[in-house]
Amino acid sequence: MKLTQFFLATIKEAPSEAEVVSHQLMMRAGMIKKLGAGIYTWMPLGVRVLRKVEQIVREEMNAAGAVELLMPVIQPAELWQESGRWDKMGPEMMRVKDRHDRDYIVQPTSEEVITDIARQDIKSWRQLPVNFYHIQTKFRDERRPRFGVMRSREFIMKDAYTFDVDKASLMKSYQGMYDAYSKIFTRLGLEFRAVNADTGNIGGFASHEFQVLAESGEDLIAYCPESDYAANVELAEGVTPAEPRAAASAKLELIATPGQKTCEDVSAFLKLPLKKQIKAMMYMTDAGFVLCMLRADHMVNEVKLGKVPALANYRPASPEEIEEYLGVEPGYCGPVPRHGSAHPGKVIVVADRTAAAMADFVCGANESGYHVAGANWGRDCAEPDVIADIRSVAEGDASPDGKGTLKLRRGIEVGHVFALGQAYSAKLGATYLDKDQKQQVMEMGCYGIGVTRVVAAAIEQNHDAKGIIWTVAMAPFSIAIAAVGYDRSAEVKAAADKLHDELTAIGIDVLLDDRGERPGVMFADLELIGIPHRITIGDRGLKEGAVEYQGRRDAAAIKVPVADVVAYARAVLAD
RNA sequence: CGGGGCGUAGCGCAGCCCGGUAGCGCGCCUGGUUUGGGACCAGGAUGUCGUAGGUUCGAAUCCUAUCGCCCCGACCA
Repeated sequence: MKLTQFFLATIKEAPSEAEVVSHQLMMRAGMIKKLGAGIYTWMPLGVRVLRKVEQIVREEMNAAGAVELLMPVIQPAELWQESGRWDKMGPEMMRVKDRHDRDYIVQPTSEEVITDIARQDIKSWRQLPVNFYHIQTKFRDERRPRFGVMRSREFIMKDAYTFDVDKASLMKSYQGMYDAYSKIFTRLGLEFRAVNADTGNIGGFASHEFQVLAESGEDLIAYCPESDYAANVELAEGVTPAEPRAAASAKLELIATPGQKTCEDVSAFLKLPLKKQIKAMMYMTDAGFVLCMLRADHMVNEVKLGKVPALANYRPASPEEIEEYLGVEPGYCGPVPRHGSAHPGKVIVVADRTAAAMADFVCGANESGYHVAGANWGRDCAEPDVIADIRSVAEGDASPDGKGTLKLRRGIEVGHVFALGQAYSAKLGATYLDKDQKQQVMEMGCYGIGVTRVVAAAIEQNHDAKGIIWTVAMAPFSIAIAAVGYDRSAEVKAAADKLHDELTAIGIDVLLDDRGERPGVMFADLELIGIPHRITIGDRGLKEGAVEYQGRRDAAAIKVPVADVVAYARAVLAD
């Protein structure tokens, strides 16, 4: 491809609305163009990258035994009413009407349609298992689209759906997709982790997210460098401390802490580490007023709270309710009873596993302006009513698999595999006849890759001050030729054209910068758009029969004899 | 949806307080000089000042409404 025949529109300054590097660089490189909030046009350069990603996804899906089909973007409401998601989905699902005033949706995903296909066309156990996938436009009316194509409303997703005879077979299909995803992200050259994920309210029984590690990620994942343990922080287990609770050694004392409301205040005021303190979080739940106790440096995990029976349907308690149940204002609350309560004995104490194992701790005294020190469970207050894992794990915590300590990294979720079970197949009646001629409900799995998001995630992970750095697998062009003086030197033009034709002939995606621009302009553009390899041809080098090669990450160029350059290019691309 | 902010040339911004009929940088066009790390000189084009009302002799500027966009918050590829 010659640059003058292509369409390249780079800009020096990124639009001010672009917050994250991937968005800024995609805009600057002219890969995407915004049409509306969370809606983008993929410009020619961007489409080339998108197609490379799609191709790798397609190859690996096919290799894993999945078959491609293509389901409509616009789907009739009836199917979604049948599955119950017409009501469940809420405003995130885009609804439209046709000329007959009939309801349709713009697909956010395709479980309904694929299950409808399965129930129509699959009748026998002999047809199972089967794995369908498509690469199709999705629309989710996000409450807050942001970060360019990282969280856009319209995006492209590869979604696959498996149908199996039973759970054991489903788990094989699931594992097959898990392995395929690992291959895909490895081929794309991404640093990623497959992490255990929350199965949420759909009620599936296995789920992993594929997270690309990047500082700008919206997810937090915990992993263990000494083992293969990795989980989303919303799920990662905070284990019970190995050391049992120490015996009480200190005397309970009341300490005046006027105006010291936060744990940090108290910690500084008493010159005591946060780890010696317990903090209180108050909630109203179906069971009544709940006082949650955590070590002061730990963070409550709201996903975990929701799973504790005593905290069913919890909401933060109001200051009035706290006053009513504990007889004190927020900031001085604790498990040690002191002042009168309008509901004596009606406070349910839920302690985190770590907090429950502490002795001689500091906490609120349930009296305004006072804390207590040397407090102990069972001596100064009752043992907790419930001990549960209610905090988010922190860096340095013991790994739940007992093989070391956890580290935390931010991640961008680019893929998700989910063993669904019969949630959709039962609702829509996707059944088959087994060997004993009995009707059975199919077991389903669903598997997604955010194709457009993968592009942004790759940039988040691979860029420098000059711009994007693509791997050859994703690059819009594998190699660029910067022809210095293309417009005025017949020798340069001839050499550059010849190299361009030769590389093209052996199937290499080459971009020849034939604009006749000054070298600085060419280099800056080619670096910004991230072409992994560059060959510079100029009069200066040609005089000694050489061109220059420079990798996108290399600090300097090296000379290559003109005669060897095709072989050289082939060699660097093979690495 | 709740809270904050912004809409002026393709992009980045100034002008608004204190009304007087729109400007800067980049980019773009023409000509010339340049040509190995985003060149220089000269000339030039481009604006419903988000939209609609209102106040006023006069509105980018003040008032009202409306639309759009961005940022911070209860979950998705």
